[in-house]
Amino acid sequence: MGISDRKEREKEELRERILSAAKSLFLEKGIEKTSIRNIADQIEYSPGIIYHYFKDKNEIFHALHQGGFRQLMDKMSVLASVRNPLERLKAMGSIYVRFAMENPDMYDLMFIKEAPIDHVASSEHDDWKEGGGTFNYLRLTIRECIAQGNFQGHDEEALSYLIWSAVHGMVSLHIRKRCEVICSDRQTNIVADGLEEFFKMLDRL
Amino acid sequence: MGISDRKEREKEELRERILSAAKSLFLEKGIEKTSIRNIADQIEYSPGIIYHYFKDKNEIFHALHQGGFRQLMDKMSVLASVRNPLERLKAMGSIYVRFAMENPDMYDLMFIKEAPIDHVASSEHDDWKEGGGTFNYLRLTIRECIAQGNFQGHDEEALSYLIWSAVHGMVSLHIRKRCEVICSDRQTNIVADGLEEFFKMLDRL
DNA sequence: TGGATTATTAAACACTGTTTAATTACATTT
DNA sequence: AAATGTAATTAAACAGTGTTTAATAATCCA
Repeated sequence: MGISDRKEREKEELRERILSAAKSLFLEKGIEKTSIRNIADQIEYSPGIIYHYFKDKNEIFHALHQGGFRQLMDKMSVLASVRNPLERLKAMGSIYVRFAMENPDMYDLMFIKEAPIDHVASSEHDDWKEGGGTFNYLRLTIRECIAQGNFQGHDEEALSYLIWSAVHGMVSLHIRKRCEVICSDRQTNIVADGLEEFFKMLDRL
Repeated sequence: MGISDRKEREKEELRERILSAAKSLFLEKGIEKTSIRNIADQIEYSPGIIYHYFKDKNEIFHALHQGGFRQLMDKMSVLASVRNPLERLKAMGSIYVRFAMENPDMYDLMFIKEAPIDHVASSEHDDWKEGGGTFNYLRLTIRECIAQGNFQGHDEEALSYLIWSAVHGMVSLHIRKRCEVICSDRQTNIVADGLEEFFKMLDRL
């Protein structure tokens, strides 16, 4: 049936249009100030239509947040060329931080906001598989480091979490504007400086 | 004038009643789901009255968030008895993490949410002095550690930020439910385990 | 062309933060 | 004790929100 195929395509197309309208509005105004009516205006449909494509507002932002993980995973792909696991681990940190600084709103959505994760919790698949992929890559890299003799006496799982937490902490304090306590002439570069400091720590471990 | 004194007291009392109603509602329902009308209902006044005591909703939650910093600062006071700066630094981390785990909503308000900090930005005093006090204490402790020979080759300001970030990262990933990527049998204790791992790192630095 | 199905909308519901003008309460002065 | 002025308090409105419902428009199939 070619006709139902076309219908399927058209349906998918509108879904995509909703998503891209939501994304552009979200990036310029934030999640809270992007309303269903805003999105409907942008795509020139009535607000009600959106509920035929998404269960609720959270589901829209959960879909965007999935796209963010694809984006991040993509940036991580260059790491395959880095042989030394410790070097790869540091490169991973740099990529992670750069992604967060260049896409602060997307990072916020992926790792800070409660909205998309609430949707995960209330849906059938209770595992947060989007984040799981990148974390697993981190864990494997750290495993290689340990196998190579680094991080002696450390626990793989807890160390992975700690390392993730350190970079997440730095970028999230910055994104959520808690860095004003830092010495004013250091503020502009504090995230990069903090990361450097972290690399020094990892080297001496 | 005893009468205007009493009026002053009554005004202050109502302000306090608004604040405590806001706090209890906030702690059980979260900031977004606590409405001005909810607060007004609780204190048995009309919604409009609240605007004679607070400029807007953000100002209410900024006041609560200030209370949180007093609470945290208070818990930190036991640190005065710890002589060794490295031990004091670690004890500080423990207190910080415990505070966050025991008062997750208050921690969220203080270090994660954008609402109260938006109020700071839009008010006359653009410095975030509530957070500044505790951070300064961290900085001084680290300065002592460096003076004692610890953390050689590290920069005081950047290291302070990194250490804060590490603990903030761990608790905020937990509070915002991003820990589901962690091996399921490790999840319940992951924050404590991560902190232990961090202490090991600091010891070997 | 008629009937069934689907897509789309308008309208309503129950909320939200905030502002306005009107009202009540009360201390002070006549 | 009555009138006045001031401060506290409220009711009502405004413009917005997410979401659901029933009605309408468009489309496909027999």
